[in-house]
Amino acid sequence: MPELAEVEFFRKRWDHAARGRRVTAVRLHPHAKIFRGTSPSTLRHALTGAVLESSDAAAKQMLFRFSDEIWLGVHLGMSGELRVEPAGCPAGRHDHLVLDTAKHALVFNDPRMFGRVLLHRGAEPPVWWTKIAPPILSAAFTPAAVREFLHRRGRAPIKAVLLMQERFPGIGNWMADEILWRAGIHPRTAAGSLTEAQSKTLWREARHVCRMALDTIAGRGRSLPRDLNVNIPDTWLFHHRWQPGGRCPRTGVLLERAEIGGRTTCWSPARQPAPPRAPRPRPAARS
DNA sequence: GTGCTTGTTGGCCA
DNA sequence: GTGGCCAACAAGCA
Repeated sequence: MPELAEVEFFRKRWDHAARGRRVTAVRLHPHAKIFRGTSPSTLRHALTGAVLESSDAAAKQMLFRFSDEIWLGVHLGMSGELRVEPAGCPAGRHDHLVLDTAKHALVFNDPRMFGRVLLHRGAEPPVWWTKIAPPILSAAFTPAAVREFLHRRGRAPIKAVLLMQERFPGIGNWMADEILWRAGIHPRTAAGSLTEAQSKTLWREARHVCRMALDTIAGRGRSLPRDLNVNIPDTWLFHHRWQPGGRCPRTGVLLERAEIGGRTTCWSPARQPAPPRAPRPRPAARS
């Protein structure tokens, strides 16, 4: 589930509950694979007694900064989520990491275990964090940068290109479909075949969807919606894309679905005309 | 039982 | 070396 805005939502959840508070105990699932390279004992030793000082989200990653130059990176993978429970709440089956504070338990839950937790020590944030591409809502995300990237990834379907984190950090499957739907671009269109105007539209809609999603899903400023997706309007593709028989909220036309770029993709044929078929390769000239 | 799933990575091939 | 595609990772749900 977690894309840009959901990640920010989860970050705020932990941050609001525990910023300035000390971790009194660390509970780890004995068989969790989300810790990857970090040994559970190292994690427990580092975090016990540490105070959460600040946190940040970028793309689909989160970084929680603790006292004593300890950093906890979190990626939620496909099915991860962060919860806040009352202190001492027993861990559930897929609760892989629980950080107890005096008031709350911060829980990392992930049934499919594609998520990961990374520990870092140092005065500076880890390299993997600083290497994340500049945010889509930053000044560095320019129409020219998008244009250049589409050209470089010219033969790939635009849907697959939007999922590439090196240029579109934080965009996942539903946001990519939402952007293309708003831009009126068919997801199978070869990235390199987009016109200058389409490329500019894509840039604009990518920023628009990011801003809208962040405001709606994660809340503005310090505010935090009571749950994910409760505020998403019915006018977005989001609510219609998964149902068989779902209809385009703008045209009422039946939505189509297919696997494009290896992912289930939904589009509105009325708004997103299919690209012309690629020309057949010419037969070799006879000698 | 089958067929799906909102992410990432590494290997293979052109 | 670069780019594109695909399987694998794992568990739950319909």
